Amino acid sequence: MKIYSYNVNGIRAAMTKGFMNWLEQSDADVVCIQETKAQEDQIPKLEFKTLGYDCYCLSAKKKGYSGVAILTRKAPKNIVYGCGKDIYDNEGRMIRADFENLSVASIYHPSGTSGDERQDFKMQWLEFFNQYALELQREIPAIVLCGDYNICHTEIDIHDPKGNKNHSGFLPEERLWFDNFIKSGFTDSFRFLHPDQKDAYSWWSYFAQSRSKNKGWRIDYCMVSDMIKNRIKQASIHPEAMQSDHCPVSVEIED
DNA sequence: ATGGTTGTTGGACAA
Repeated sequence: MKIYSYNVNGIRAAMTKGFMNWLEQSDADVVCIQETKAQEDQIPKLEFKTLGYDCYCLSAKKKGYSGVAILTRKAPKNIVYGCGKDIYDNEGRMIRADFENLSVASIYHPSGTSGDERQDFKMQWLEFFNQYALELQREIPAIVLCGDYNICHTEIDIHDPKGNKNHSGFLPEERLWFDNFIKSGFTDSFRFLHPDQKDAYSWWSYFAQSRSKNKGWRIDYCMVSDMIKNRIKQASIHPEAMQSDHCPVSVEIED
C-alpha cells in the first residue's frame, strides 16, 4: 500500500496549483492531508471521486483553519474522527482509516510559532499524543501515523541547526519528545531507509526564497509502528510537488 | 531582534 502525507496549506489553493494532476500521477492508495483550511462542504470530494478516491475529513470549528482529511481508493472498514478530546478535535487535527491489515492516520500537530500560548498548547498535545499513540499501538499493532509533526528531529533534518536551536519546531524539548516517541515503538520510515541523507526537507518558509535555496525543514513524517517496519518497501520525499509550502512524503508498505 | 510571504476571511491572524 502506497501512503502519502501532504500538508496542502489550504486544499482550495492547492487545487489551483495542480493538486489533481499531482494526485493522478502519484499512484497513491491513501493520501493523508493536513491543513485543508476548509469546512466539509468546501472540500472538493466529487473531484477526488473522479480519480477514484473517497474523501473523509475532520474540519476545524474555526473557518479557514487547520483540518485533516484522508483520500483513499481502497474502501476502509472503519473511520475514526478525532482523538476524543474536544479541545483538540475542535481544531481538526486527527483522522484515521482502518483497513483489513493496516491502519493509517492523518495528523496535524500544532505549530508553536505564533506565541507562548500556542507553544504550551503544542507541548500539552504532544504529551497527550504520545500516550494516545501508545494505547493505539496496543489496540492496532500495524499502524502508520502520518502527518505534519511540526518538529525537526535531528540536526540533519534542518538546514540551519545552530540558528534555529531556540526556534519552535527545533527546541530541545521538542526533539527530546521525538526521541521518546521513537523509543515508544515508532519508526521514522524515511530515516530508517535513508539514515545519512542530507538536505531532504519537507517544508520551506515562504520568506526569503527559502525553497529555491533549499533552506528547509523535515517536519512531515510517515511514522510506522515497529511491528511493520520490516514491511517498508520504499520511503520518499517529493520536493518537486509545488502545491504548498510543504511537499508530500510517502511510504510504501508491503501488503 | 525584526521582517520577509501566503491562505482564508473580511481587518486580522495563523503559520
